[in-house]
Amino acid sequence: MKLKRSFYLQPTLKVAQEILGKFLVHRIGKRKITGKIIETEAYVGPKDKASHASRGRTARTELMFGQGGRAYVYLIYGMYYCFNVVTEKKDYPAAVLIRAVMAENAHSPVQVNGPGKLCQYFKIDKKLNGVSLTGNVLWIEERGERKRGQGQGRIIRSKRIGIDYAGECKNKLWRFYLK
DNA sequence: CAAGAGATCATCT
DNA sequence: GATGATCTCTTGA
Repeated sequence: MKLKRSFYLQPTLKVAQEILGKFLVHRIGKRKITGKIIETEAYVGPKDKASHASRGRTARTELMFGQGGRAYVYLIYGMYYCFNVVTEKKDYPAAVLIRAVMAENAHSPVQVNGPGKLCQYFKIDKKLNGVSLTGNVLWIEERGERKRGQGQGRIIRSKRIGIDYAGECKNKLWRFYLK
């Protein structure tokens, strides 16, 4: 069950929480790489100093200003890629950073910690920047494993990470993860 | 176990 | 020319 575009047009903080427990899928030819999303961070609005979009609209951040439902991939510290999901409507800069997943290719699940490792595992690179998540290469899907009550109670809120330069904004509880 | 430095480049000033 | 939405390894207590 691939998520539809309308899912990504919801408020970013809601998307960041609801996306937990869903599965990220990257198709490469016949092979599929999948993993359960267990940690996210929200980057919302032009006033969020932690967001790339806070310094205005540029060639790089243009994607964040677009309509939700696309991938925003960029290189950080010269070595690692970060994978974001663009959310909300056109002209409002917002995105959800995927920080960690449970990989299920191995027999026993392996935790993939952090955006850098995540992108290595999923073979995500610059070429996927701007790819639509409603296409057939990279998408997020839901599986029938939500029984009842759905894991809302297992979601932990926390401060965001690695953004000390963002001043006041760094104290916002915009990071979400599953226990 | 906690803390710190290095690797390395696209993007912005 | 400076710097960051990171990770891993090394150092020191």
